[in-house]
Amino acid sequence: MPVRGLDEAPAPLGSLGLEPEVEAILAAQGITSLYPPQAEALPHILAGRNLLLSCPTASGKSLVAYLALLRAVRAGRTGLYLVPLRALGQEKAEELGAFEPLGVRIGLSIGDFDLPAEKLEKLDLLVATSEKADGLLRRGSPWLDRLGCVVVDEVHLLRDPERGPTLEVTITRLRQRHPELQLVALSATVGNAAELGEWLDARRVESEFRPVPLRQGVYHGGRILFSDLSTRALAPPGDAMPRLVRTVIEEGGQALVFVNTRKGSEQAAQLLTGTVRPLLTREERAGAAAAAAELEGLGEEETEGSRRLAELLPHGVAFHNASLTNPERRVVERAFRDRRLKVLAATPTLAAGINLPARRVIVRDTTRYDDRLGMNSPISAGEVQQMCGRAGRPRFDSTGEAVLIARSPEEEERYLDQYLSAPPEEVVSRLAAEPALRMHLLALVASGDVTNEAELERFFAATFYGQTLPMSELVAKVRTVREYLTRHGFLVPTEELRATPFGRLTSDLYLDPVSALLLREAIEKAPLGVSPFSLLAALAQTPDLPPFYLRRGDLPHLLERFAEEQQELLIQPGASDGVTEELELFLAGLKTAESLEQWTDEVPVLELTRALGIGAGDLRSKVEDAQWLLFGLSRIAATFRPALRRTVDELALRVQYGVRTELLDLVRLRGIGRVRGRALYAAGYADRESLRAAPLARVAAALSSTALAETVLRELRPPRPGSARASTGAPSVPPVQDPPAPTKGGRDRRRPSLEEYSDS
DNA sequence: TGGTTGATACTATAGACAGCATGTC
DNA sequence: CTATAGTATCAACCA
Repeated sequence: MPVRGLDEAPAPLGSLGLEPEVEAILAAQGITSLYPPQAEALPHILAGRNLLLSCPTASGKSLVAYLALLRAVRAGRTGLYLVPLRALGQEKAEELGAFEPLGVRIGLSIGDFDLPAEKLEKLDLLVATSEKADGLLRRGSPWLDRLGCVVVDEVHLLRDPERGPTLEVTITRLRQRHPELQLVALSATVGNAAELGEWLDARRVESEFRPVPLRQGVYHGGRILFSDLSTRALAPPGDAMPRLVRTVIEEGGQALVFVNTRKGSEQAAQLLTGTVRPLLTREERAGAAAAAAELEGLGEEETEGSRRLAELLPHGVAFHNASLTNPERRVVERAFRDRRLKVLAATPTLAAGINLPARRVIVRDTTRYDDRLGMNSPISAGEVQQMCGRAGRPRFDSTGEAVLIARSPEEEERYLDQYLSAPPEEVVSRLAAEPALRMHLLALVASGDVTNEAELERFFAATFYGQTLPMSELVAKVRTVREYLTRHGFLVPTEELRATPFGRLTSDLYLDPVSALLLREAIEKAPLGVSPFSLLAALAQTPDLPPFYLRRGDLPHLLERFAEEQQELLIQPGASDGVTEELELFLAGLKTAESLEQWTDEVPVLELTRALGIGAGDLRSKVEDAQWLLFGLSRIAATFRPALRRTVDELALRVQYGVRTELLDLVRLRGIGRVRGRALYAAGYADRESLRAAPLARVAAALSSTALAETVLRELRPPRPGSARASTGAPSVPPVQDPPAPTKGGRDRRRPSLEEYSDS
């Protein structure tokens, strides 16, 4: 049963004009009535009108969106759900899965989990990141032809300087392509909803409603001062954090602690073990220990994060940040959701990401290091609100508490004013950023949607930027960018706007033109026997592969390597005296290339990450980036340097699996990654062919697992010809993915129970 | 001489999208 | 511009 606000009456479901089948599915999730904002939004949805729904997080916005999408499907159209984060996409796709009994076919299109075109064609609903949707538009995907409804989740992210422009362009393009489209935009509370609603030509529903009421306050000197000026004393003993944590656990709740560094998240977790452990019941202790055991069952190569988590989890405490691997994060998230964990100390990963609320949110830090400034600076009120918004767990908490920790009376007052009473932020367009314009101008032209100056103007006039800001700055930037694209061979130098083949390729590959240019230069220049390192170093000079952070201590070694390899480098740094900022950036690229080189040399993850001072999650994401760029490089090589294409493809595979060349054959086996592949190789099995006749016992010995050996051999020796694949998943053998291919992090595709749906 | 203590300097700092082709209990 | 915690370095000091 959804918990509702105390003073607002829910609207019973029966009278709202929903189809009985839909109502039945909702009822099965325990949804028998709608929250006030949902009820207010529904008539607009059912009338096919555009809608901007701005409410706090977790106030049931998604449900409204789902109903809009269903309506489109019922009318024989398709629906698109745009999300800003992959993890969010998975969450939404799983939730939408509840409607599959209605015959609705749902798919997910995100970077590391995509569908082949034939399957896409059959889908009624697609959940996609805005970049993926942009990609569909660029390629003129026929799936879009029947589009009837688009949901834009977290539309306030239009103000994100990096990815906001993509969202803005995607929305504008979708609307131009489908004038009859129903647009449903979901947003946090924003200062200028009216302006945004006007651009979207949408009715507005704004509300502060929360299913679980939220109290926000500042902790100082043993008590919380709430924004309504009431106070609450917390029983001693203990410093701020332990006390806030202890008291909420004693009342049966959980705590989410937000900190500003990764290290801080680990330390906070460590610090709180002493507070939490004594408060656990025997069952809880067992559950927490089981979570620790899950980490081992992940089948991942050993990581630092896994070790530290394993130490913390039995105490009912964990940390969560981007240095963790995706499967590791999932274990932590699940344990917290199951309430086996009492406290989670997290960096902002969790604030913007998936829905993981707790009764009490503790905001420990209100500043964060800013690289450009070289020091800490205060985080925005919006960001603090976002963290606070995670307080209050439906079904388990009657109210949520968000508490900032102040270190002085002055700070207490400042937090109250600056953060808790701050007006919501305004959404502004960031479209005039040159890197964004480079990509999108090229895409507009390459897709043929814009063929001349007039159409270009019409397009930009239709954007949020065009609707809200003076066009002069944008026009000037567009001119600069157009010149750049023409000068470097992306656009044909004529009056009409037309892309060259290279321009189209760049757009299709979703590359930043600057990257495409560097890659082209590198591959054209490369000798036949070009080394993997040289190719990786070229990738790492590209804006699409941001380098690892450069530490002082890295400098001597990198300068040495630079001197060694200078002749071989395909992209050279600009000439300069001494170690300038520019050279440092270049060296950071070398460091990144070197880490990828070691990955492909089978250096153990644990060793590699320690040497670089990074997390396994960072390595994974860098590997993913590199893999994607190598695919692009391969396509560019196909045009400009066919002789090197195979070299690039081989490197791409090596990067994908993290192996030397000789393991490339073995690693194609299901369940065999870099570690097991090497073990088989060392046992004398150099390829799949040599394994085929191998005795089970020896393979089992090499893999230290009979079950796994059976699976592997079964794949090689299909019992019935032609059904090799079908037979690999015999019920007696659990699927073991180790180590998983880097991009596929072994995500959890289990169908969630209905109970889990009703959580959001 | 060897070891401890303490002042001082140094170091590092959140997050995460994209191509393509495919698959389980 | 509005930082801070952890660690490495080194000199002063003590037994």
